[in-house]
Amino acid sequence: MLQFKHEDRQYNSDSENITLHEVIKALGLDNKKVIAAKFNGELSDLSRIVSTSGEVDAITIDSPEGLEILRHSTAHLMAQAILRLYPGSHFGVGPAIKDGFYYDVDVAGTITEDDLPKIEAEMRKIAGAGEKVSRSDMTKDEALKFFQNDPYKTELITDIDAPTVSVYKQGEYADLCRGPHVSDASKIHNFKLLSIAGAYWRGDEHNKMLTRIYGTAFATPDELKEYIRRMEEAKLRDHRKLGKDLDLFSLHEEGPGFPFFHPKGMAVMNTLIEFWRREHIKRGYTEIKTPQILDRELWVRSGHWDHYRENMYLTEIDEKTYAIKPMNCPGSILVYKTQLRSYRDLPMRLAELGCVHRHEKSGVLHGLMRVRCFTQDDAHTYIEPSKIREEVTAIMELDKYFYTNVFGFKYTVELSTRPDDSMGTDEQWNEAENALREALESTNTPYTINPGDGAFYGPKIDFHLEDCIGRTWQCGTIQLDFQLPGRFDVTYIGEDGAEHTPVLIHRVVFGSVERFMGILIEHYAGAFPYWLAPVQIKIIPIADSHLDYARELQNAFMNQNLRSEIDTRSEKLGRKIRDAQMQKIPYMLVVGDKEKENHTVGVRERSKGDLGSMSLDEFMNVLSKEFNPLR
RNA sequence: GCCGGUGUGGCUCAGAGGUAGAGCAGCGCACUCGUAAUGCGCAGGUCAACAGUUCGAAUCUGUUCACCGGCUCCA
Repeated sequence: MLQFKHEDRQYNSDSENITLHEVIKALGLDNKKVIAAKFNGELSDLSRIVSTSGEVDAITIDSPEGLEILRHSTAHLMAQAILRLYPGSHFGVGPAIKDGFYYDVDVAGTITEDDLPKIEAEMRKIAGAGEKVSRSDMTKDEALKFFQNDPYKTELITDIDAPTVSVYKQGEYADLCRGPHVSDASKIHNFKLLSIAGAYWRGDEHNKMLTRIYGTAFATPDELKEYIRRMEEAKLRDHRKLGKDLDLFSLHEEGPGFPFFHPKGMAVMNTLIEFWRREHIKRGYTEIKTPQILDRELWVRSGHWDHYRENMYLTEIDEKTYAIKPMNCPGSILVYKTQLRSYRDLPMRLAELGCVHRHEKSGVLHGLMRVRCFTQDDAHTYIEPSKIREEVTAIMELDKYFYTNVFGFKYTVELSTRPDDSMGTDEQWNEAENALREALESTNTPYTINPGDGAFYGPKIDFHLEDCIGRTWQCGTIQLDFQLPGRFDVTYIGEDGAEHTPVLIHRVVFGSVERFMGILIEHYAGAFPYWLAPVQIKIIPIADSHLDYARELQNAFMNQNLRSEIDTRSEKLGRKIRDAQMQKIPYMLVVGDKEKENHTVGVRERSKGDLGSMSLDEFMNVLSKEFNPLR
C-alpha cells in the first residue's frame, strides 16, 4: 500500500500504479488551476506514475512555479507551431525567463516580426485541438539515437551529466527537456509572441547565430493585458524619447555613442554634480582633475595596456603613442605621488569627475545608458590596510544615502570575485575578497556573489539599481586594489618611520553621471523632482501686457538661483498651461491684471493643480518646503 | 562585432518606378485671452550616404553609415 500526504491530509492507495493527478484528486487538491505536481519536493508532471509513498502538493497556474511551467510549455507549443510552418527547423534552448520565455531556433527559412501572428495562430490551433503532452525517459544513448539528426540536441545530450534524460512529445514535435510540462496544450490560453532577435548558440559569439523568439504567457487574460500595458508605460518613460521631448540631450550620426547635452540637460546634470560635490566635501573628499590624454607608457605600467587595450582609443603626439583615458586611476596615482605621504594624511580621498572614453561595440550603444564617453564620479582613496573595513562601510553608507534617501531607488548588492584575466597572487585576492565580505557582513547588507566578475586589479562590490521596467543597472561600485599601488611604487611613511604600501579603493556612486541621468529620467518619467527640474518655474503671463511683471518675477527668481522661464507667446492661457504641463514643469505661475496689481502670483503645481493666488514671499515659502538636498 | 528590423521637413507619420504629402512645431497676421491645444496664411525636404539598374529611382539592386530589438560585452 502506498501512502500519500499533504499537510494534514492523507490518502492510502492500494494500487502500485497511480498517477500524481489521481493522488491530487484523491487528496481533494484538484481544481482547474492545477497544472503540475510536486512529489517529495520535486516538481513533476501530473501524469507521472508513482510507486513509492510520499508528500504530494499541487502546483497551480497562478503560483510562481506554475507560471514558469506554463511559460516553458508555451515555448514548446511555439516550437511545435514553428516546426509545422517551417519544417526542418532545429531547436536550441527554450527556457522560461523573468517575464516570459524564448526559444532559439535554427529556422529552415527566415522568420520576421511579421510572421509572429501566423505562428501565434498556429499555436492557438494546436492548443485548441488539445494536443497531449507526454514524457518518456530514455538513456543517453537512446536519446542520442532519437535526436541523431539534430545537432543542437545532440550537443546538449552529450553534455548532460546524468545516465538518463527525458523527452517530451506533443504530436509530431519532441524535445529534450527536464520538464515538467502541462499535460496538454489546451491549458495554454493567454500568451503572446513579442519580438524576435538573434542569439548565439550557447551564448558564444563564435557559434552560429540562431533566431530567438520572445513571448510571454500568463494565468489569466487580465494579467497578460496588464503586462502589455506595463510595456507600453515603459516605452513612454524611455529616456531617449523623453530626452528629445524635454530637450535634455541629443544623439547624432556624427558622434555615435557621444551624447550632446542641451542647456536643460546640463541644468539637471549640474544640479546632480553640485549635490554630489557637497556630499563628498562633507565626507572628507577633495577633488582633482587629471588629463584626458596620457602617454602609452603609463597604461603599460598600470596594466591597462595588457588588460583593457581593445577598449582604448589611441592617438599620436610628436610620434609618440598616447591613449585617451578609459579610467581615472593612473592619473590619480600621479597626483598622490607628487609628495611624500604620511600615515597622518590617510585616508586620502581624491575625487575626480573624470570624463573617460571607452570603445564599445557599435551594437551595444543605447541612449545615455551605454555610451563611448562618460563622466565617472570617481574617487580613489589611499588607505592603511587595517582601515579597509571602516572605509568600505563609510562608502556603503554614502551609497545608501544617495540611492534610497535622495532618489528613492531599490537596489541590490553584489560581490564580484577574481576574473580569469587578472593580476596578482591568490593570497592577495583572498585577502581583498575577505575584506569586502567582512564589510558587507558587519553591516548586515544582503548580497549575492558574482564569481569571476571582478576588475582585473581587484574584487568589487557592485550596486544595482532597478528601473521602471525591472531592468537593473550597475551604478555604484567599490573596488579594492592591491595591484596598482605596487606597480606605481605608491607609498606612505607609517608610524614606525618605515615605508608602507597603501591599499587603493576605487569607487563611484552614480557610476556614469550620464547613465545615472538616463535612469533618473525613466525613474521619474521625466517629471523631475523640484530640486532637479531643468525648469522649476514657468511664468505664464495671461496677455502681452503682463510681460513686464513676468520679467520682474523672473529677475527675482534668478537672484535666488531658481530656474525659471517665461512663456512669451501670444497664446491663450489654456495652451500655455498645457505646454508647461507637458514639459512636466513643477510650478506654473499665472500672472494677469489681478496679480500685477496686487503683486501676487497665481500658483499652479503640476500634479496638485491650482493652488490659488499668493504673494511672492508666500510662494517662496511653498518652495522652501519642497524636498531639496542642496539646502 | 553578430542576427533581424528601420532610416521621407524640428517632431510623429503617409507615399511603394512618372514633377515630394499631412498633422504638430516654426514664422507672419488677426485675437490680448483666467488654469491642459484660438483662427487664417506662409515657409520648410538633393526622401541617411554612395554606387548601380532604368528613358525616368524616395520607391528596384548593392555597399556603407546611423538608429531600434536582441546576442556577446559593460559604467
